Amino acid sequence: MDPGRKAMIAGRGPPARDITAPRHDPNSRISKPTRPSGSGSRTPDFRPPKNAPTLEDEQSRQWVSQEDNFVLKQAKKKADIRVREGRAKPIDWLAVILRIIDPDRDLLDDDEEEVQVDVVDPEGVFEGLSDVQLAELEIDINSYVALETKKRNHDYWKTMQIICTDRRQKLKPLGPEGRAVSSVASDVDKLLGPKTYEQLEALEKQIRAKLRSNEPIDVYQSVLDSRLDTLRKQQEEDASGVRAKLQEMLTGPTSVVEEGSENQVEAQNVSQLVRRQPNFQYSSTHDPEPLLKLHNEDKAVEVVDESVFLQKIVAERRRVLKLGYIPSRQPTTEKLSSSSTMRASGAVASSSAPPGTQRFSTIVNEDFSQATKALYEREVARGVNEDEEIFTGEESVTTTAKPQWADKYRPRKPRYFNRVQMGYEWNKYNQTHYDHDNPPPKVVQGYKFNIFYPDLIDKSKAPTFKIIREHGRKRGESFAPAGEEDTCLIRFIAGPPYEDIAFRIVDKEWDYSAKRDRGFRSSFDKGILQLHFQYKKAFTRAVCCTNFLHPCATVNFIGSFDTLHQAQADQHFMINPTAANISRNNFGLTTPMSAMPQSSTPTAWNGPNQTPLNFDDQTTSDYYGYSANITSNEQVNNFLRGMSFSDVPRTWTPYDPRMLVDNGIGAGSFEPSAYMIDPNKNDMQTSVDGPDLQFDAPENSRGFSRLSISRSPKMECDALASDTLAFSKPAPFRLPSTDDSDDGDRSSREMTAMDIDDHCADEPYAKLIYRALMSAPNHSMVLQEIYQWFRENTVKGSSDTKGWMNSIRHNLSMNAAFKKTERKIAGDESKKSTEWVLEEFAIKDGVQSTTRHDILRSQFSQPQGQIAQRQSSPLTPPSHESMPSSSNPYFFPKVEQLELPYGGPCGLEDVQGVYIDDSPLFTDNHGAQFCDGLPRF
DNA sequence: CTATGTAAACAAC
DNA sequence: GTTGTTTACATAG
Repeated sequence: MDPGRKAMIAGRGPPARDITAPRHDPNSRISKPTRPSGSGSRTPDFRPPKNAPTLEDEQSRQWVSQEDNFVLKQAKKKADIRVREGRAKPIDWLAVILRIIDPDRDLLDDDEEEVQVDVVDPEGVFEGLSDVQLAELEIDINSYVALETKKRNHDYWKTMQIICTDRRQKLKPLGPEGRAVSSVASDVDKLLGPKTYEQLEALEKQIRAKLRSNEPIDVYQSVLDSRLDTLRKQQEEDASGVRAKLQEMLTGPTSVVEEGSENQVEAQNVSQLVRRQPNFQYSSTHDPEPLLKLHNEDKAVEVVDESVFLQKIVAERRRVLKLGYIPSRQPTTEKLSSSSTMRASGAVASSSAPPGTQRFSTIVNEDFSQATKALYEREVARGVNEDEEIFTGEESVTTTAKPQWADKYRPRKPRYFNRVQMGYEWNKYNQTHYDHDNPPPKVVQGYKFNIFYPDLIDKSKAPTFKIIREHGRKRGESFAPAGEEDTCLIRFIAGPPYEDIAFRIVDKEWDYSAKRDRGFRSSFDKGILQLHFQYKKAFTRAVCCTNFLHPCATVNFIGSFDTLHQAQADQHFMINPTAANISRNNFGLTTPMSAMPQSSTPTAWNGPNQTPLNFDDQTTSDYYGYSANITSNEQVNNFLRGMSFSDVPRTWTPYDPRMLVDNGIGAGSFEPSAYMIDPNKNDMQTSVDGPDLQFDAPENSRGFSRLSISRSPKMECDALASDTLAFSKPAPFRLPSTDDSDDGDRSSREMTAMDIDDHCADEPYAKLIYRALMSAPNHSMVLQEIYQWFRENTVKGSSDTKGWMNSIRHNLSMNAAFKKTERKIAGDESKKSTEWVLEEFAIKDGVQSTTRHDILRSQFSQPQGQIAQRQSSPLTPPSHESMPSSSNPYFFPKVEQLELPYGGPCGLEDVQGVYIDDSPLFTDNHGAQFCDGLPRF
């Protein structure tokens, strides 16, 4: 309930401030430094309530009616959805029918596609309902009566009420008096009985007026009639189509059954109907497969006695005769919306059947499982594309016990038709070693699972699947040796009568983006579970080739570690086996690295202490020297901004762009990101022992301008080096921390086909905004551009609700990483645009969380007198006590930040791995690893 | 408790 | 109506 209404009920005005809630404190407000004080800041609202008491009642009424209206709208929408999904209850049909026949419904309101219903007579809905169902329906109708405000609709529901009561009366056995009560009469009694004479008189006037008017007495009759007419015609056409087809099949193209004869057949006279069937000679060709063997799918089908079956047919026929058209199989048992089934199977038929007979299957084959079967066949007929193969990697499922329902339904495996998509990966390595005539081995790029559950008992419950990783491996971790891929099991769980089914697939990060070409799909429709996904493409973001480097040097990578976080998936170093000493530690990676050798024999990367290979072992000269490739899925440009090399005499020289190649797909748009070393020059000025090393970047390499190398005096502190540094704990996948380590399935994350989107949507707003801004020129965007980026690149942004926009604004406001700047639009000085730009520190180091109320609390609860530790906040760039705004955790002066005293007693708490600035990024924990002094070249 | 998401009030435009 | 700021609260771990 909305707060307004709640308050109204409680006898108050609009929501008042909760006195138990934290109070406004103008002094404690968090604000960002860039904003002029005063503007935009709020003062507590001490104004008297806006509403004069006289207005209150009127407003209350409005709230109530608005809420009721909302409830009503929602109810109607839900009804629509249920009808469309084949889960409709009788009340839903009534609601949907009303929507269709309501001549002045709000067309603008119909944002959703109109439900295709072929039942247009609300009375038909009541057909065949039991007393219990009717009772339920009555309750539902009553709530509509209560909610509906429009007169006409209200009347409709009133009428339905009466019909419903009438039906129930009729179902009841005759009372002891043996007198059949005319329920309508009693309704009339009820209606008129309590009225006074005056009221009756008024009513009479109304009725007379109504009779005099030209308006049809039954407002719906005309609409109904026209729809019925269309429907009947259509069904007649269908029927004659079927008849023609049958004739052709059975006796050739001569007419046997006379026109119209069927119409005279009385419903009860089934035997007559049977007799009228044309005679024909049986031939085995008519029945090539006598169904002696039950189809797997049919084994659980209900067994019906012949007489019962005939009775059912008679009842059905009666109903058809009464209604004048063939009702769809709603509303009770067959849950599937037959119209959609019919359309779907019709489409199947149309591909092969001669024109005019398309409807054949639609009428004869209304059966759900038939339709699903047809879809299965269509899927099979569709075959595989050039880059696809049929995938049957079915694994035995380790089922603990027989399912509980095993005695009720015969357990069976679902049928499936799966494809695996294969393709070439034109990464640097493959580009070097293969060409299009002589391509590299194909790798798995994605899968298309189509699993068929035509006879699912509970059709309203979509099957689910889960990913099972074995041997305690977690998401993002890799146990596979170099050059091989990890696999996992994907297990589909549906419920009775289906057993689980599992397949072994490659375990890489999925690309959930609903972008046109990536084709992510997860749906359950018409009994078919479809799960189509591709893996994220690996982009080689940085290829650092350092020829002429001493073989034992340690290479430190400098980059945006936050970006690294986002670079999830299979981050690994593909390193030349000769590059033995790439310091893993300093990169803060926890993912196992693997080596990608140039030669055909993979060599595992054993970490920094691996013995370097001798250069003489090199057989090719392609990568003579050291190289390190870092692959990531993300197209983040300044993923890696540099490398540093310890313990070798060196000169930094601009990196040779020819050595840097890849963006993973062969296009050469790669930004230079490292320098190489010329060992022949020994420049002591840049000796590694110098405290901080900074240099100016060449103009053409914008990533370099922020490159810095230095030694950290503080990094020896274990606590800092391990946990407090954001980048020291990269999450290989941005996965929910739900831990799916475990051999079995218990803790594996389970997903329904529906909640996948959520699952992949868990990258925080702050990081997404960061990515958005990073992708923009000048790291700057206006709000609308950010929105657009979200729409194009995130699941959040594809949501219909506006909440995500709110959250974006919230994040922009709250996060010190984002700075609002006013920019004049060229040409029109009067117009300004507000742009959001990334702060320098954020560009380098990424962003952290948004809302940090704890900051304030901890700050103000500091014991007085004591020198308070500065607040640790990922958002808080280091601030200084002496700074004028040290009370403001978001405030930090840009100039001073370069001179922060890291040596101080509490100097490092502030950085929290975020504000790294030009201060020490790495320490060389592993010490020097010289072999014998000089490089062997 | 932390990190994050979400809703919403409110001001300013 | 949009944009920006802030508060409050929810939720998962």
